[in-house]
Amino acid sequence: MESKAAIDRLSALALPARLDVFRLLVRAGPHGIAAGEIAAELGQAPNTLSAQLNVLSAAGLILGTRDGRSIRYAAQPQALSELIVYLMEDCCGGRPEVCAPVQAAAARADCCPPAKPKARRPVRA
Amino acid sequence: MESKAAIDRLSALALPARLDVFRLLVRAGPHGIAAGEIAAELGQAPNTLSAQLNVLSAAGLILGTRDGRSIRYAAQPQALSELIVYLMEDCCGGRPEVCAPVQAAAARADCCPPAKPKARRPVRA
DNA sequence: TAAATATTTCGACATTCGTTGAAATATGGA
DNA sequence: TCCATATTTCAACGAATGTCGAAATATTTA
Repeated sequence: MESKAAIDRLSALALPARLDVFRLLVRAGPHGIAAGEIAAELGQAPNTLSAQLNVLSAAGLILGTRDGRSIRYAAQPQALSELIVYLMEDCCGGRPEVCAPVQAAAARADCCPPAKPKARRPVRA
Repeated sequence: MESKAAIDRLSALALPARLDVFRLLVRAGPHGIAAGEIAAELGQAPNTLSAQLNVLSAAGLILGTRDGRSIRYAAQPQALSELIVYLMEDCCGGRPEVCAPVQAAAARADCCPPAKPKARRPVRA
């Protein structure tokens, strides 16, 4: 991913109110939540929330689609994983301190259990 | 990790000049780089760079130690991995879209090859 | 001690950012 | 069409942020 996009996503998530919105939407799943419900859930004014949604949308982290008179916003999980992968690449070049704990976390059974363990290429031949 | 610390790290990295500094330091390894060399390398004014270093330090992403008349700054890779793990936990609860690509990236041989593959707990018993 | 090098701190400035109230737009139902 | 609901847009304001020049601090060397 491009550096600019990474910066956009980092700063989009770097405000508590927006991080709250994003986390709520990730947990809500692909169906998303209507803007009004998000505002009610998080206790934000509708117009303030709209500004946050704009920032998150522009960063590609969420996507809004109209549903009747509401607009449902859904997280774009791959946008976060792209960002994470981008950050992880900083540690490449034989420096595993960053990736190792991430790998461990990703491998933990309580976080994202891989439904279908693909054929795993052996680590060192 | 705490939400406030995560926000601090996100916003510390959300400025191109600072992300450049951090990436440079991660690649430089534990020995770190003197502030002046960083400034020269990235073409930043010394006092401006000092402000960036302060922000990154306050966020726990880098650590400066005096070495003669220079101060060497070294990345704290675990600070980044803590942040990444924090972000990844958003996807927990049976929603693997975020973690799966991260897991794949972490497992790629060209990024952080696990030197000693630990005993791997089977994925599903 | 004095001078040179390395880095930080301070004060000021312009810019950006987040929030708010009011008005505007869009949709669905009577 | 008219009204109610849902959300966004606009303009303005205050707060926070990044950058700059100048001065201050810390360290080494002569």
